[in-house]
Amino acid sequence: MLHINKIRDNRDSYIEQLKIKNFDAFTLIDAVIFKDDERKVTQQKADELLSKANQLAKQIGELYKTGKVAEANILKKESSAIKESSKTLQTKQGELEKKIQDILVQIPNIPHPTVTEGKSDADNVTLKEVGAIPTLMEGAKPHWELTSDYNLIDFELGNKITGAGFPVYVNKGAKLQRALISYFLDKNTDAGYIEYLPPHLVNEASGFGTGQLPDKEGQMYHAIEDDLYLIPTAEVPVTNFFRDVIVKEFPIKCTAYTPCFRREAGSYGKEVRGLNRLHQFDKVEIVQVQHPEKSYETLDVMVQHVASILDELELPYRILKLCGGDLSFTAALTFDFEVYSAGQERWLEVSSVSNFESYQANRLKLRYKDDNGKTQLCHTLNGSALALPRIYAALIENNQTAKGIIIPKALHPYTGFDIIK
RNA sequence: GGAGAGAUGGCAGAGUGGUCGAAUGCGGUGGUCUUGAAAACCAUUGUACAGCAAUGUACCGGGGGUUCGAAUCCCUCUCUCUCCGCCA
Repeated sequence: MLHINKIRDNRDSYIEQLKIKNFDAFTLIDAVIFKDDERKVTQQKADELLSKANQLAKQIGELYKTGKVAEANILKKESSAIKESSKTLQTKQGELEKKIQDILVQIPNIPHPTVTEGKSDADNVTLKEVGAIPTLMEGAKPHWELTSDYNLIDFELGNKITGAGFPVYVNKGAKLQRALISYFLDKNTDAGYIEYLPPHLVNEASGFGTGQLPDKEGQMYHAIEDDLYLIPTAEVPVTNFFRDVIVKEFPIKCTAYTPCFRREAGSYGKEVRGLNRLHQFDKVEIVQVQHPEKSYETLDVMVQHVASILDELELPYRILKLCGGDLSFTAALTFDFEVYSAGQERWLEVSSVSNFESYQANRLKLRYKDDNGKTQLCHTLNGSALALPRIYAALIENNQTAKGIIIPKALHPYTGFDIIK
């Protein structure tokens, strides 16, 4: 959520910059400024009346103390009248505030100046490509066949007990999954991130804090009985740790492994086959809270960090800078990582590293005190380091050999085996 | 699930109708003292909105009500704690 004062100060440039996101903000921005003007006037009037009422109440108290009941009664009447009109104004003010809020949540974050125009993911800019595309042996298979051949993942069993998109990992397939989680967490904690293991269900306030609610309500599983939401990413619980917090020291660095639950309503077909898109998947997330002046520097460091993990896993990958059209509602700048999946001969997104600037912080009321002692909004950033299923898919596809699936060296200490036969 | 207690500033904790944005202690910040530090002493120390400012308004878990006036009384919701039950 953008801050109303910033919208006021930057009206024209915001409208211009949001065009990069293919978003026509003209109507909303003018509406919100108009409503805010109205709000200010209303508040001024209401405050004035309330001030008068407070004074009268004090006088009445004095009069009672000195036994001047008759005079007090006259003032009482006056006070009642004031109270009535102030109440009307306060109601109006409340309605205006709600309306302003309603509009504000509809305006996306302002893209960073370096974000280029574009309609869809086709227009993203490839910044760099690392590692050679592997040439596989004759008869190489996509992962959904490999997982079956080597008995690593039982999709059918998942179907039986839950439904499509809920795989069951088996034997070495399960061990590999666990190894990846541990490996990622260790890489992150080695880089100074504090490890957390948060709840996998959150309340409504948390869903709102990171922007899933009210806009993306349909994406989350909702446990209606208890009014709790299954998290679609660790970003939700972890970022909400800092809701209503005034931070003392930067940066705050967190990492967390969680399963992620996504309804993905309306997805089907080849694109979502096997591990490509799931309703439940595992992900290790990194989150940082940073001083506004340092957040872009931090974004680069986070990108480097994710790249270093992929280097170590010996997976060919590319880094994309998202164009305006593909940038998420809340992000100002995002870099995507895609690994090459040789069995499917396509690139798969495995990480998305973003700077949200103060967009989330404004909703969260996540602030710090500047040198003048004034409270200011922090910047928040997050990224996957990393999302498991597609890494898993690329790993087994790219490393399939006639002898079996070769496990990269970096994982040996975690798996305890170096090949799956 | 049953019974009871509670929710106050960064923390602890007082406050049952007016002079309470809120005692006191701890913590934080600034200063005095000191070669330096500690101790001691003094001062200061919540957030948001409106305003150039002075200042005003709102907030004592959330919402509503009574009253001229509510942290304080009433209703309601949420959460926490204790005991019992159940249980990994």
